[in-house]
Amino acid sequence: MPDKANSLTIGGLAKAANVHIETIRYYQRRRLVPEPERPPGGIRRYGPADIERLMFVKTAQQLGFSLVEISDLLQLEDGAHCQEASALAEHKLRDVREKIDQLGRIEKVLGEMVEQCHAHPYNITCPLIASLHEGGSGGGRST
Amino acid sequence: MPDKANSLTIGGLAKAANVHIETIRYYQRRRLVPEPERPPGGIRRYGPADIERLMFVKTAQQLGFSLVEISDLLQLEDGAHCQEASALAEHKLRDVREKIDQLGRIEKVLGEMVEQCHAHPYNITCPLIASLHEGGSGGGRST
DNA sequence: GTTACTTCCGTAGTCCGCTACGGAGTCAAG
DNA sequence: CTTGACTCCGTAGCGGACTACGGAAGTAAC
Ligand SMILES: [Zn+2]
Ligand SMILES: [Zn+2]
Ligand SMILES: [Zn+2]
Ligand SMILES: [Zn+2]
Repeated sequence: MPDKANSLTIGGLAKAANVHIETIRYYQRRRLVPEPERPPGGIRRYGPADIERLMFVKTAQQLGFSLVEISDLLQLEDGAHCQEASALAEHKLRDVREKIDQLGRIEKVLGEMVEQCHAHPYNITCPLIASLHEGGSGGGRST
Repeated sequence: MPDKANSLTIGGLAKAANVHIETIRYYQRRRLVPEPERPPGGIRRYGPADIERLMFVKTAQQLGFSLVEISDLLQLEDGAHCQEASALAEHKLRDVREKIDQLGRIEKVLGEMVEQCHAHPYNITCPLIASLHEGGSGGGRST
């Protein structure tokens, strides 16, 4: 137990893990990271394990996990709950793929609209606005 | 002026445009849709133009525009402000493409993690959890 | 020992797009 | 005329992830 290594104040921890102090407190309140004992009338100290934990949270977050899902993941932290962890990750993977599909469709429509707008002759009504009026998320009127 | 065509109550409008009544009121408050005069001590009536306007909002929203951006678009509604409209749409297109890229990276990492998890032998620590601890959004430990 | 920075702690506010609630007024059918 | 559905209006809440504020107490540097 490297206890003497726990030398960081919350400010130092924040810098080390590259998060705001308030974010750490917020995570503590949500029990995503542990809140160390406070020596009577003193201040809390943090160490490498705390940095690592914060980075775990941040990494998972960048992968699209919500804080609730991350606290689920943290329950499985011992590495023994392979099934549950991979189920979570696979579910997330499906979600991400769905989002990509949806955004791809949006990209297509938006791209077509912009293209039409650049192509149309002056003086007539802009087809970009017109497609919005037509609705149905359809930029082109095929079918 | 098809004034007699303005025969819908807000409930009818909601059904016709497939939105909730409260959503219409919310849009009225935000000035995204007009709020017709109320005959003294009576009820407001709506017509086709109102349906169309609501659908404009919904279509734009499906394309990823925020309500603020939509009210910008509505300022340009006459179709004469082609430049501004296409600038908005192009900006949105860039945003969408960025999101797609980001999600693509996430998909890759998440996919690798799941794959490793399925491949690892029993009894050892799950590499999925391990990669989260490593951070850096890197699933594989190539360098 | 004085000064200035931090920490601690709770509460409250932010943004976004609704959604819910409650009470009074209005309208249409029977 | 009564009944029941609908409208009007304001205000408040939600969910998610913070961010801000403010005052007291602790701590480090000089
Ligand atoms: Zn899901
Ligand atoms: Zn145009
Ligand atoms: Zn942007
Ligand atoms: Zn595993």
